[in-house]
Amino acid sequence: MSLTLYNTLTRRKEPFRPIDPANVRMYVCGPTVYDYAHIGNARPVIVFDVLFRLLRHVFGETHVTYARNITDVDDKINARAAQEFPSLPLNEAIRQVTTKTETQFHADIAALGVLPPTHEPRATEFIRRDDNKVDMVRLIEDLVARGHAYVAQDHVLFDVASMPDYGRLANRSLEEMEAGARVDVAPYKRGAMDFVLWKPSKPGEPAWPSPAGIATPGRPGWHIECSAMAGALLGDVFDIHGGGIDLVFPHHENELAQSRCAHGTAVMANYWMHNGFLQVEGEKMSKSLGNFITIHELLETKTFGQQPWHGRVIKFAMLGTHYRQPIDWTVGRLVQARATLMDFADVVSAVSPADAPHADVIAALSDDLNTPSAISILHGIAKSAQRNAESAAQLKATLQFLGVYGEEKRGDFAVGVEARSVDAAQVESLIGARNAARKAKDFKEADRIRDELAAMGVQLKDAKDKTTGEIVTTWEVKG
RNA sequence: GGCCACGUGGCGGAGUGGUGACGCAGCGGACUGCAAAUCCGCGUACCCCGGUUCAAUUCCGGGCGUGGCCUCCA
Repeated sequence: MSLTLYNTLTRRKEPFRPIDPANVRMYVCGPTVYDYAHIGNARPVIVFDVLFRLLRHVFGETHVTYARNITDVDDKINARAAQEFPSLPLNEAIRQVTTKTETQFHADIAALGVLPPTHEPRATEFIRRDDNKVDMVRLIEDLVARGHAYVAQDHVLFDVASMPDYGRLANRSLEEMEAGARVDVAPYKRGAMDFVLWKPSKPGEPAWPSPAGIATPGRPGWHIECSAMAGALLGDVFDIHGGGIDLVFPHHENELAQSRCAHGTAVMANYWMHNGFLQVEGEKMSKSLGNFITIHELLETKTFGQQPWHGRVIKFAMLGTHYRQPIDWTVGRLVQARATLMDFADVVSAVSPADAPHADVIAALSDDLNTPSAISILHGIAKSAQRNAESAAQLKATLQFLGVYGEEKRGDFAVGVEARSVDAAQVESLIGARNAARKAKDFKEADRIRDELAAMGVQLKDAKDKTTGEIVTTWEVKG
C-alpha cells in the first residue's frame, strides 16, 4: 500500500515516507478560542481526522502521533474578554473566555465523529516551561543568538533577510511581498516583512517575563506558539504539518522560518498539507452577510435549513468534496449526505462489522485522501451487500473506520425532522385492518386506511417475504 | 496592483491524451389490485478562443467568471 500526499512545499503529489515508521508525526493548527468554532474551522478538523485514521491503519494505531493545538493567547481573546466580562480583572476574564470556548469546541467536534488527537497543547503552556522541553522563550533566545532575530523597542523581531529561502512555502519572493505590502511598516523594523516574535504587554494585559534581556514583560507573537508546541511534542523535524490554505502565508511561512532557523534544520516538516476554503450558499462566509454559521448552530439549532443536523451527516457532507477543492456549504449537500447515510444505516445497522475496512477504500484514501472516490466505492459495496452478507459487514467496518457511522439507525440521522408522536399499537392495528381489507379485495377500504395513516405521517412499505411469498408491511414516521 | 487556486450533465462530485467513476433528481421497465418501497435499465457533461497532437475535457498560451492570500481569517 503506497500512500501519496500532495505537498504544498513542492506543489505536487509525493509518495509518503515517514522519518520513523514507528512514530509518524503530524501537527495541525487548531482553533483560537475566543468564539464558537464555525463550519470553516470544522474542515481541517474533519480532513486531518481522516488522515490520522488512515495513518493509524497503515502504520499501526500506536505508531502515529497527532498534535492539534489550542491557541489561548491572542489579542482577539483579550478583546473579547474585556467586552464580555468588563467587571473582572482581564486575566480572569480571559480565563473565562478560553475555558468556555474550549469546552464548547470539544463538545462540537465530538459530535462530528472525530478522534481526539494524541496531544492537544495550549499555547500558554509553552511560553515558558521548566521541564526542559522547547518553549517559546527559548526559541526566541536561540533565534537572537543565531542572528535571525533582533530586539527593537522591547519587541523581538524575526529578520527575514537572514533566511535565504524565506517565501518558499508560499511560493513568492521577498521582493514580491514587499512590493505588494499594503500595511504601514513599523518604524523599528529592519525589513518590511520582518514579523513579531515577542511584543511588550501593557499593564493589565497577559504578560510573561521577556526573553533577550528585555525588561518589560511581554507576550508572544502569533506564529511562535506553533513552533514551540510542534518542537516540544514532535521534535525539530517531523512528518506532516496541516491547516487551512489561508494559513500558508503568513502563518506557516513564518512558523517554518522560526523553527528552521532556531533549530538549524533544512525543513520543519517534510509534508505541508492545506485544505481548501469554504463558502456558504455561494457566498463568502461573513458575519456582515449574515451567513456565518457555527458548528454549534448546525448541530443544535434551526438556523441552517430550518433544522438541526446530525454530526456525522456534517462530516459525511464535508468528505463528499476532495479536501483541496473549494467547497460550497449548502443545505442541499447536507440533505443528500443525510439520505446516503440513512440508506447505509439500513444496510448495516443489524450486522456485525468486519475486521478491517475495505481495501479499495483504503486505496482511494491513499491517493491524497480521495474521499469522494472512497464514497463512490462505499456505494458499490452497499449495492453488493444486497445479496452478500460479507459486503454488509465490510461496509459497516469501513463506515466506522471513517468515523461517519457508529451504531445509528436510519431515523437517528434525521435529528431535524420533527417526529410526530404516533401510537404504535394504533398503527399496527390499522395496518392489520388494511391487510384484512386487502385480503377481502376491499381495496377502497384498504386505500382509505393507507390515506388515514399517511395523514398521521406514517409511510407504509409493502414487501414480499422472499421465502414464503407473504406480504410483509413495515412503516416509518415521515416528517 | 502582485501571487495562487478553481470552472465537469438538472444538482453534487471524482477522474483521464483515445471505451461517459459515483450519488441525488429525472425517464423506462419489473414487482404491486393501485401506490410507496425495492430491484433492473437509461445520460454522447467537461467556461470561451487559439495552439501542440493521429486524437484534448485532460497538455500549452490567451480570455472570461468565481474564490483565496498579500491585513494574527481554517
